[in-house]
Amino acid sequence: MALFSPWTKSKSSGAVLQKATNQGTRLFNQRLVLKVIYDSSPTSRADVARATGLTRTTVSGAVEHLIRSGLTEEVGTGRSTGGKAPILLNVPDEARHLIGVDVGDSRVSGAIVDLRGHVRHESQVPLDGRDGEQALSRIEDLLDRLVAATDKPLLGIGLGTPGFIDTATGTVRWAVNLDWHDLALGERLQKRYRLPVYVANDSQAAALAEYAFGHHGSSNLLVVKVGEGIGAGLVLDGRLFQGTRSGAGEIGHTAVADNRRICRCGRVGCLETVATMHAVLERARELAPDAPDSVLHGTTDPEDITFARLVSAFEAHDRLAREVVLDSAHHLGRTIGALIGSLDPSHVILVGAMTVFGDPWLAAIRREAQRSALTLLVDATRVEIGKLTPNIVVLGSAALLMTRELGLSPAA
Amino acid sequence: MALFSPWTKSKSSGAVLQKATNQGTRLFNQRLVLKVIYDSSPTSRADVARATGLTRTTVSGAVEHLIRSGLTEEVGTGRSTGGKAPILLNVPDEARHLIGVDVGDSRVSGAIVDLRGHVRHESQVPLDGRDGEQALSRIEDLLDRLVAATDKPLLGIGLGTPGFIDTATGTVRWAVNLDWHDLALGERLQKRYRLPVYVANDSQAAALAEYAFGHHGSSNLLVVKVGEGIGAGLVLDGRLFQGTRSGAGEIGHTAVADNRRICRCGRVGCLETVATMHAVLERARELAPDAPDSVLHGTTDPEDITFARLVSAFEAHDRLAREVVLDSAHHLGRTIGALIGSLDPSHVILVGAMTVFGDPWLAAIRREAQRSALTLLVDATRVEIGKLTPNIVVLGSAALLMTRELGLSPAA
DNA sequence: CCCCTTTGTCAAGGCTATGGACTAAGTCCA
DNA sequence: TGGACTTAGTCCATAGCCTTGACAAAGGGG
Repeated sequence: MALFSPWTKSKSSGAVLQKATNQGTRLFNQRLVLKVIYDSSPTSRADVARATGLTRTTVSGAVEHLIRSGLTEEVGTGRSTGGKAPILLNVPDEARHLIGVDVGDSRVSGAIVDLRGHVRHESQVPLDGRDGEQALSRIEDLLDRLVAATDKPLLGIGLGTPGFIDTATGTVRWAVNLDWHDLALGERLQKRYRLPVYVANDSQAAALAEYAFGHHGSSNLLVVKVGEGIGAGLVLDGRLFQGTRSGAGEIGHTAVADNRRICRCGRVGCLETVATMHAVLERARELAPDAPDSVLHGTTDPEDITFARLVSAFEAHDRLAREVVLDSAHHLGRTIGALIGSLDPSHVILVGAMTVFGDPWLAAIRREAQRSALTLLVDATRVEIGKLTPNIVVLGSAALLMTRELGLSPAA
Repeated sequence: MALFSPWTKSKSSGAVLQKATNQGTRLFNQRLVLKVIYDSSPTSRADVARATGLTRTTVSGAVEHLIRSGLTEEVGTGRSTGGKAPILLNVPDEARHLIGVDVGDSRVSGAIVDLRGHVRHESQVPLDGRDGEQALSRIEDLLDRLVAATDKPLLGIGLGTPGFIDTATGTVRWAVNLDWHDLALGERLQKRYRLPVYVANDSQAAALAEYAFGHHGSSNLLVVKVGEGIGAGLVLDGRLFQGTRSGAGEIGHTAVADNRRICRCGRVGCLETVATMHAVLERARELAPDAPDSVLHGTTDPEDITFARLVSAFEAHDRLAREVVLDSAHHLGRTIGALIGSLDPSHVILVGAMTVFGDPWLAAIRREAQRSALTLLVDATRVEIGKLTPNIVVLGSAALLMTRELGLSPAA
């Protein structure tokens, strides 16, 4: 009894191109009315009519349908401005439940989320290094639990996973860590749960989360996820951009450094060889023996220098830790500067584990970005650390689902 | 008697959001039918119905309207496949005339173009270093001549000009060379000629030209214009992307080099300091005195080394010329690699004066791009020199007009 | 020559938005 | 307190668009 159709239905029509119909008009206006109510609730039918240009009659019809489907409710009356007091309308937070899933490196996190991005229920399952069919099976276990834990109408499922993902077809083209190739993940889960399913790259999901729930008021933003790897999600003109082969935002392997480090992609000089958690840790381990003034100095086994220790040292203003981390930020800043010059976004949001290095790290990124692109553009672009952690991918997957299924993009 | 509305009309409605109406449905389907006929002409009403999913009845209605407006004509009958022979339909090349204008550094070029991108009439006017109101006046002179030279229904005017251009409002935000700031160029010309007017950045116009007339069969392509300056135009998912402040594609000022050259933007190390015509020429002049084996050696006045001489030397395999040009290509290749990694386009098309250096230059760009981003992506991306020169900006401006006004994007 | 297929048109019907009239329910002012 | 006025929401007739099914036109094939 979904209000709007998932991507599979579009295949049923033999025609390649999309035509317009009267029903399409109705659907469009219904989504429009829902969006206006959602964005400016509480509001009245008359206000919605003014905002959309539709007649009060048409709005009333759409609202009637929305109320029947539970997506809208009447919540008392508002103040009169000289005439009959308006009946206020609202989209109940829990009119639908959304399931969002974050397929991470070591575990799968999932949550039940409401239409405003509030997490209602959380659950996780470790991956224990499993991949292929076994990893998929664990994801299904998690989904089973989440579906069972829902007590509201379920809108569908959204997943964020590393790799090259074709969101239009729900296909995982290539996910190294999970050993998935051309896996029709969306179709498979849709058949199992009989719900709309959307799949996106994890960085892209993060971008959608910031777009939907970050309250940036922008329709052009880049989210750069820096942790074990580096990837970006691009929301351009209010739409997720994935590129021709789902590879948009794969900035981790941009050549930036003149070092000779071999990247997991097989080439040298990649951004990932200098700016990931692993990279800074390696660098610290390399330099520690020659840095007697550092708290990281004097360990016999390099493995003793953990990421947590590096963070502590950094926060204690340890010279070596600062140097290593800020040098990585330098390279990241140059790449981000190039991105700003190419795409002129209004926001660049940094997320991922490396954001623990906080303001000094951010400042170094900003400084170098400033040196790397037109001042006019860089100065006008807000480079910030995201505030949605650690659920950002879960929220983004849910946002993808909500946007595609209901046409809602909360903070656009 | 335009079939579809230009951007100004959208202001007349008080509502902010766009509603759907029955008339909107009709308009949409009419554009759809026109597009199908345009793309696969000659074709029949029945074929259009099959391609769109509309009924034959609806298609007939739309075609009737299109024939009345001259945008479609019946051109005989096709072969029967066992029943009545279909009446073939076509969009006449000259159903409308388009005016495209390229506001260059030293002159303004304009042309009358038909719906297939054939240039029917050309005209130019020198700028003689004029800017501001005087430059605008020259453009109007050119337009007056072009409008007078048209003998077919005129669809409108498209302009490509350097600078930051907001195409949505037809405003020139900032054009250094012409000394234009926040100039409502579109509005002004629209009032003067009472025709739809669209304005875009020149690199963006070039991108639209390649998209529309380049027959690449792609909806994600980047056009990089390398001449006096360096700029890119981005067509992403079939739409021109301009960024938040119309600054998307301003890659000329990406930091790439460790040199100390001061760029016109005030910073150092910009791509434009190493890869433009001016930059390679300067570099050749610098190195010539120390290169006795070069044909460029031994000139007393550096000014004697012209761009034309550099090109000759390059083509004659002069070592110095090769080194200078291919070194510039190296930096360009790295930037293009980064773009490919960020945006995963299917094509990167190089245009502008620097393309005279041809295949060796292109090969150097490709080689470095390959080293600068994921092999998977770079190998799948076609990096080529455009074939639409020298009219590419004129054609792109016309393509912008045609796309926005008729919904046609010829080679999508 | 007859049957079948395909094309294009026609008329009836269904769906959606619109516009004016109408009711309900407030404010404002005398 | 009451009447004029304003605003919200609904009702109903109408217009516009697409669809459905029927039908004529026109061609192929045995």
